Amino acid sequence: MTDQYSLVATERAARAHIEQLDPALDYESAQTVASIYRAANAVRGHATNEVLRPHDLSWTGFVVLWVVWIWDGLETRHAADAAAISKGTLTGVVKTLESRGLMTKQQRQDDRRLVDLRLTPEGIALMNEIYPKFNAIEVKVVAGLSSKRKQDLTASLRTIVQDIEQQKS
Amino acid sequence: MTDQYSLVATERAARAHIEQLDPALDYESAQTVASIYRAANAVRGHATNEVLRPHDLSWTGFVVLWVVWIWDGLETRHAADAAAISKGTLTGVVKTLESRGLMTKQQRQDDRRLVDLRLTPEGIALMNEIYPKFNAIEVKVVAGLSSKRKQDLTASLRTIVQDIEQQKS
DNA sequence: TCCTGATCGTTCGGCTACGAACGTTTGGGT
DNA sequence: ACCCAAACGTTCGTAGCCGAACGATCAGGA
Repeated sequence: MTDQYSLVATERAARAHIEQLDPALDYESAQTVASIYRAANAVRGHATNEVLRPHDLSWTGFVVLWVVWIWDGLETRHAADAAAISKGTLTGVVKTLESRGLMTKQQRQDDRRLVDLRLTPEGIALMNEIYPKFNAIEVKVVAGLSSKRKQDLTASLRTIVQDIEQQKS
Repeated sequence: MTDQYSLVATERAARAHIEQLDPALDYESAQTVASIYRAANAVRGHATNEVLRPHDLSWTGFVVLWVVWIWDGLETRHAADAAAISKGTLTGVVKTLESRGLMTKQQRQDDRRLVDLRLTPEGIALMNEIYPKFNAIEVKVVAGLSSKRKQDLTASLRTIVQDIEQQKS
């Protein structure tokens, strides 16, 4: 990021360009949305490089691993929801994790459409090792914000997510 | 999102699970990071479905289009920076957009390593049509926040991005 | 007991997405 | 004038990523 075409300069150019098109457009909201996406990208890339890649894990692979770690015996569809990816994507990711011996799939007896996901002992050991490192990155990434600002940030983002999911229905 | 394995429930389960592993882990920061990523995903998906897909555009395709729209005659590497994607990804996306007649590549005379990107008249017309719709989605998505909260949110996220980019060097 | 609709996980096609390696081009130092 | 390091955009391999379509399975009503 050369900082020439980064946040500040882009925002200035965008504001001028957009207001010329139609002054009624809401640039403040555009800025907010753009910063959400950019922050998510930055965090993802940073965590991937610093923690995940050395363990040969992708971001999504880690998230799926994490979700199953939290909810042991999770059904596939819930795992997809919790990881915020589609069912089709999950199938592929789980296959990758399974082939590495980190996760197992088991068909349920009472309803044979369902498949439960569980971590293997190796998977659990990996998470016990990696998660503290991952959390350390998370801490470092938001270290510039006070506790109150962190809470406000989280609350605002949660509001956005809930509003979107409501509009969906 | 069934809301069973969604934000609230997941956070409760995660907190219990993590504090058991090591009480020193910072759950507040984890929550913040998770909400950033989740919000970005939600916004992306929503905008894609509501505005972009009807025009057969992907999110990244739109972002690249937008960046070139703002900075007319942009060099490839700056476009990648501004769109927050890698150079390799940009090559493919530009190729797609070019094949649809929305964008042109032109090698620079003074430095033949560089390639300038420009929108075609069709590309400009498309952006003039789409961007107001896209902005309307952006507005709706953050409508639940007051202007001050929007500004705080943007500022906090910008702090995070800048901190990460600083740590990189 | 069928049959019909709903739901599950998988598969498929097409498009991102990244880092590494590559060939081309350029400018600086000698 | 010549090399050499640096920078550019492209290519490549691997993996994510989505929506749509699919077969398998289940539950409920006629």
